[in-house]
Amino acid sequence: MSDEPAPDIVISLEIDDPALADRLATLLGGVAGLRLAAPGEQTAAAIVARSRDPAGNGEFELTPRELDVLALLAEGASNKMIAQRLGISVHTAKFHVGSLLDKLDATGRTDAVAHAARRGVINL
Amino acid sequence: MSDEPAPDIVISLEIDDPALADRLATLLGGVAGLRLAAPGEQTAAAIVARSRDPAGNGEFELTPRELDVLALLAEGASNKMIAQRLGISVHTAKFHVGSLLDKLDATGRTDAVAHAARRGVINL
DNA sequence: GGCGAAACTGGCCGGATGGGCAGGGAGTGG
DNA sequence: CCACTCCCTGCCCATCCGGCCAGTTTCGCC
Repeated sequence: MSDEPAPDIVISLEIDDPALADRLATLLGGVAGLRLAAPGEQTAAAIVARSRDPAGNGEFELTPRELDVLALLAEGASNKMIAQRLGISVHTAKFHVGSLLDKLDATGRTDAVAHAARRGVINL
Repeated sequence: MSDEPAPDIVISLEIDDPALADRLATLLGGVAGLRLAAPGEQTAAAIVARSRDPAGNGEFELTPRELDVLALLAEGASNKMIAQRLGISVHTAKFHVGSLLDKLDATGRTDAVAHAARRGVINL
């Protein structure tokens, strides 16, 4: 591994918002092992805007707690794990999961994370 | 506003290639003013793969039948539904699901679809 | 022909899941 | 004060899930 040339990872910045793009360019410019791409250059990855669409997920009206549970659900956590991570009882975890299934119109926890991911409520 | 604490820019890492994702996570983890997103967290931007390796998902070597099961899994189908849709017995459906959990290194069906989606094996 | 991989089927069992019922406490706003 | 929502907890129960054991057939490859 010592012979690893460790070439810089080339990343292109594809952000519309000038302010955000500028901040990111400044931050990433000082990172060793990383380099911003010249125009037209082949890149390994790109940074794209993940702007919150105002009408995107606002319609779901998930409660803060439900968002917590949903995030853990997306990690494959069981009700028991959710309860431990959130410091609540398994009963309450099941309660929130049930509400999630209802609001997301899902048939099960797997369907719930699929729906949520599809609609951008969570990022896998 | 001048006393703005300059909140960290939250970025989600959405890279299929585990090696590249790991390198980026390491590099970006040490950048002040920047923070990688927790699962499900709202993010300002995302880092996505640019030039995808054509053999990107070839490493998983899922059998054709397993891909069938995986697709149904992503739709929240139960073992019984999978069996009906594929014209096989519930036992066989469970058999394929078990193989999927093993190959995808998942703890459950929900985790399996999350992993598969993250790595681009399936599109939600 | 032998051999491995893939696909398929069966039974069994502990634990997880989902849905139903009931309630209480905290906070907000009329 | 009362109504409302959110969050939390308890119990019961039918079903589902995941993992274990066992077996079969078909196919391609050496």
